[in-house]
Amino acid sequence: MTLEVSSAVQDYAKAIYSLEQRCDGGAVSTNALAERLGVSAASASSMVKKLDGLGIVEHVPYRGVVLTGRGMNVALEVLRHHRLLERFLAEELGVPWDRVHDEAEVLEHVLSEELEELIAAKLGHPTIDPHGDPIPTADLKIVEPATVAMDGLEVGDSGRFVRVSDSDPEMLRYLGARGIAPGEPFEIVDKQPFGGPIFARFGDAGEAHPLGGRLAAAMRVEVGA
Amino acid sequence: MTLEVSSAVQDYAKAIYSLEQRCDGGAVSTNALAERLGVSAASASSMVKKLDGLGIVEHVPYRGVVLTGRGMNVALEVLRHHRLLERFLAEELGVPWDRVHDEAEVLEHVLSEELEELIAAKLGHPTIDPHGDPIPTADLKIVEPATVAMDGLEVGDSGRFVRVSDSDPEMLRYLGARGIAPGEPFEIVDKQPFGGPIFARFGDAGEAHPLGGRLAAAMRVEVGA
DNA sequence: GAATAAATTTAGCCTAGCCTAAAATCGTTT
DNA sequence: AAACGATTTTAGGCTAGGCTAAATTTATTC
Ligand SMILES: [Mn+2]
Ligand SMILES: [Mn+2]
Ligand SMILES: [Mn+2]
Ligand SMILES: [Mn+2]
Repeated sequence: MTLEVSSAVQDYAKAIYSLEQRCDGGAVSTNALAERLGVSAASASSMVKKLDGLGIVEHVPYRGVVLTGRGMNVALEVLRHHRLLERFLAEELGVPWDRVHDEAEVLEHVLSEELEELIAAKLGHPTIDPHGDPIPTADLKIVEPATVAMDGLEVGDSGRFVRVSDSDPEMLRYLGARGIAPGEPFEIVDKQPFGGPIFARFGDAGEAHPLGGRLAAAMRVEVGA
Repeated sequence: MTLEVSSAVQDYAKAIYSLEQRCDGGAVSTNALAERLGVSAASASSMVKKLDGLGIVEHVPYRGVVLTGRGMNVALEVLRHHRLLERFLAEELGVPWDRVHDEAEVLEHVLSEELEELIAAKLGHPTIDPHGDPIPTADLKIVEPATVAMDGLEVGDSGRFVRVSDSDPEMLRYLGARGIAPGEPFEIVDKQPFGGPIFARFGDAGEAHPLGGRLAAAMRVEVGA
């Protein structure tokens, strides 16, 4: 749709997009980018200079980068590939949801526009991936829903579990083994102090599941209702 | 299953395998390899030296290369990926048979063993791809059926059209538009002299199709019956 | 307003694969 | 046997994307 950029550039654009979402407000630091991508800060720095030259980012030396419109399109195109592929692998091929991410991470760079469209059509143009992440539309619009982390909730709060990071397979297996998946309504029934676990009851199931600190922090929810 | 080799090395192994099939008997020349892969002879030459170092080929300078056992495994592994993917794309996603090759050419290098197995299972462990090319088994055995080119046949000969090169989309579209696909029985009803077209009747259809020189040469058939 | 710690950039190096141009080798033909 | 043309290899370079180590800039703290 938009571009002719290498896999590396695509991954940088995607990482910058993701980091811009998190710490909203400002530019993405070279260090954060390097850590995210598992490369040295020096490598990220030199790549950032190239991305600026390509018109993917605006770079202010020592101050970080911001995606340009073009860069945003690159990121959203790859994100669409990634999330459609995750959904396709899970739904059509039965790949477990803790493994779809790594497969999609490489396939995303190699998916033609034609295949993208065929896959989207076959799946009925889905709007979220297996982890609850929104899939950008074919014309690269995306709605990032406002959510809060589950670990901030209190006893009595309820809502819907909508989304969880796709990059920690162990967490996903843990949740999967207990039948907890995005979309489930829940209610907080107990909470231990000092960063202890939070206890949530999902769906109409009887038992409450203890969710430890890191896990509850990774789970994003819609509150209310 | 076998290896950790780059996409480039995989494509070289595949090309050498294919060229060994053709001009049977001996080593594959640097020139043939270069032409096949669309690189300069110098590039092929230096890559050949590296392949020898990797144990993929046996290289006798100025004499050409032969695949080793390891090299054969690399080639067959990639060929299995390629052909399973072509079949998958055609069957599950409806990609037209003249376009599956180019898609598979990149996807083949990025398909995990897990995905390979899931795709094979979903398709019912097929033995041929959409062009009639045999798919190596999971343990990398392949049976290359003995076939002859259709342009060598004479009026009255009959048999089964089994295979056609997947790399010329235009030919494939031509055949596809006429409903001619591998598997069809046929009979030769006419043949023009001096490299002129050969006329074949396929299936139970009434009309005979004229098949020009290059096309008839690309179509491989089993004769008899 | 320095001194120091942290973040960032620069400098210099490496590997994979490609390229062109020049040299070397091979096979054939006189 | 020598010469010629074709094939193959070598020499030297280039780009992408990494790396480490050293400089530089920014932020913080006395
Ligand atoms: Mn990726
Ligand atoms: Mn996901
Ligand atoms: Mn390939
Ligand atoms: Mn094929």
